[in-house]
Amino acid sequence: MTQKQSYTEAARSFGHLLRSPYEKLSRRIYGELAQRGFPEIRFSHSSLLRTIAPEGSRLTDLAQQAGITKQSMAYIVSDLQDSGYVTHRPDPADGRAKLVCLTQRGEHLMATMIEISQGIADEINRTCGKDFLERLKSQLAKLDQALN
Amino acid sequence: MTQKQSYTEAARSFGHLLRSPYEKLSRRIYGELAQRGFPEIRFSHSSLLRTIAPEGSRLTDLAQQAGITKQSMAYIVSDLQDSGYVTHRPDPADGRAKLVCLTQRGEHLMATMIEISQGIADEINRTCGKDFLERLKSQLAKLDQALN
DNA sequence: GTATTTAGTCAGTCTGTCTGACTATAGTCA
DNA sequence: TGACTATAGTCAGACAGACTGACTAAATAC
Repeated sequence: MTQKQSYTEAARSFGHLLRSPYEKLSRRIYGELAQRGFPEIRFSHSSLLRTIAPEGSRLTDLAQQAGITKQSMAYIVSDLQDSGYVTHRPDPADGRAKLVCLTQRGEHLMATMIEISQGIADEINRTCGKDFLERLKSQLAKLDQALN
Repeated sequence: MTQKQSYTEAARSFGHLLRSPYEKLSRRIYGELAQRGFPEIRFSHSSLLRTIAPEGSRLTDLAQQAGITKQSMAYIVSDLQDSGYVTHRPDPADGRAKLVCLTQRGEHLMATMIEISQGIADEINRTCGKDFLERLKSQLAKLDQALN
C-alpha cells in the first residue's frame, strides 16, 4: 500500500465520517422542509435559525454567535425577511439597534424542524439500537472539547 | 421551557456536535499546513485532494466522486495548478481526456497532511482514552449507513 | 460638549457553486 | 463507412454567501 493510498484511507476514515452524516442529515431536513411547505429554507439560514432567541435577537449578536460578519448576517436576514420568516422591530433599549424576530410562519418553521429532527432521531435509534444517539452525542461532545 | 428553546437545544445537540469538531479539525489542519509551507491550501481543495488517485484522475471522475459539476472541479484544478500542486497530462486511453496528476509538491503536501492528521489522532486518543477514535469512527460509520 | 465606540447599511470584491453552449473525440448502429 | 449519440473538457455568465472598507445615526465615556 503506497503512501498516497494510505492518505486517502486516513482522510476518509474521519473527516469523511464526520462530514458525510452531517451532509445526509442536512439533505434530509431541507428536503422534508421543502415538502412540508418551507421550500425557501437553505443551509445558510441555519446560522440564524439555530441561534435566534424567542424574544428576538440583534443582528450583531446573531452574527457573532454564527461566526460571520454582520453584513453576511444581514444578507441572510434579508433573505428570510423576503420569504416571511422573520421581521424587524426597533430595540426599545437602543435607538440604533433592531431586533430580528420570528414571524408566525417562522415559528411554524421552527416547530416543524423540531418535529423532523425528532423523527430522524427516533429512526436512527430504532436502526442503531436504543440510546445510540445519546452515546454518540456524548462521544462527539468529548471530541469537541478535546479539540479546543 | 418554551418550544423555541427546546428547538435550539435539540439542534445544538446533534447537528452542532457533528459540525463543530469537523470545523475545528479543518481549522487545525489548514492552519498547520499554512505553517508548514502550504499556505494556498483551502477547504475547497479537499474535494480533489481526498479522491485523486496516485496514477492521476480524470476531471469528470474527480467531479463525480466529489459530487460537484465538472466545471466546479475544473475551477479547483486550475487553482491547484496555479499553485503548483497538480499538473495535466493527456490520457493515453482517450484523446478527449486529460489526467490530473500530483506534482512533487503535491505529493509532499499529501505526505504532510497524513502526518498532521496522524498527530491530531494521537493527541485525541491521549486526551480521550485509548482507541477512542476507533470506537467513535465505528459509531459514525454506523450512523452514516443508517442515514442512507 | 467632545471624542470614541457601536448598530446597521451600502457598495464592491472574492470564492465556489451552478447552467447552457460549444468543440473535439469516442462509441454505437445500420 | 457514414450518421448519430454520447462524453471530456472548456468557456461564459449567473448566483449565493462569505469578506472588506466606508458611512450615518445613536450610545457611551470623559
